[in-house]
Amino acid sequence: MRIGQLAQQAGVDIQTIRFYERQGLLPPPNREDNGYRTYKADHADKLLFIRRCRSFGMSLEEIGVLQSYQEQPQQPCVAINELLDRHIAQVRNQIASLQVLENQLMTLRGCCDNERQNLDCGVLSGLLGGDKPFS
Amino acid sequence: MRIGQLAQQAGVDIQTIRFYERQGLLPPPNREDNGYRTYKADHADKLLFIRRCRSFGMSLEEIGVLQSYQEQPQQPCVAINELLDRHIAQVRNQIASLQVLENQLMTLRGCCDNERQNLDCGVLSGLLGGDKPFS
DNA sequence: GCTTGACCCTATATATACTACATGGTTTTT
DNA sequence: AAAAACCATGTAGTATATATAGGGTCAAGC
Repeated sequence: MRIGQLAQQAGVDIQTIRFYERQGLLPPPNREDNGYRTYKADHADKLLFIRRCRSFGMSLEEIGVLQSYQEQPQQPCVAINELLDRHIAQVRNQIASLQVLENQLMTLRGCCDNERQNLDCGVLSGLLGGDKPFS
Repeated sequence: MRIGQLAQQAGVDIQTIRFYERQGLLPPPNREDNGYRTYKADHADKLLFIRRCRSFGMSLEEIGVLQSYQEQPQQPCVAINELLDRHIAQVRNQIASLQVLENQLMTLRGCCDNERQNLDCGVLSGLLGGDKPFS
């Protein structure tokens, strides 16, 4: 399988595959005489693993760590679960921060009725910080 | 006021101030004979405006747009409010995406009891995609 | 007068996860 | 044989800073 076929199969850009190879997440494939990369099913599996982890919001670094766990089948899987727990905690922190932010933005939004000049806009005043609507 | 003083006053890194200047968000200040930047209160105000917008999660590009509105005091402020509304919508989308992600991660987390070898880890299996726990 | 330390300058590299482009070689199709 | 499609490398761009290298300036103390 050449790179274009692998890319299409996995729904990934060709550049992305080469990028993962440079990052050490995909092992360097064999090359044809002309220098073209040739992939086997194993590469496709690894690529799908990466994409699946990415769809869960994991960083490439975290994915690399997971790969190293995969290569140690006998080790206890506590480390994997801890990695996932940390990731979940991180996602929850992000959500919480964004919810705080949303509230602040709503308060700010409530400072203007949309019918003024920029000079008197409550939103702009709020951003300028003269009269702070936030505690 | 020199750059270090401004930085301390605003709680910002010196590099960040120079960065904002390069990005066109802070006007180039006057220079002393030795080339040192000298700032006035106006610059401090503009810097605080930027930081306040940043704390609301706005991009530097959005901040630049807001600055241009500021310079047109007579214009109706609808545009400002629309910018804010778009930003709020974006934040809400982010929250929604992250909540979906959190649920998926929790489901994945439920696939393992933490007491196995990596080989049999339910989380790792889930990530490998053999048996899909997600609809 | 000279050193030390604090401050300032520019330019470049780093981080993330890709994407896009320039330039050129190879294969496949028409 | 020519054209389209594919592949290769290397570089640069995205966003928002932070960090580092290598150097100039200035005030105080010895």
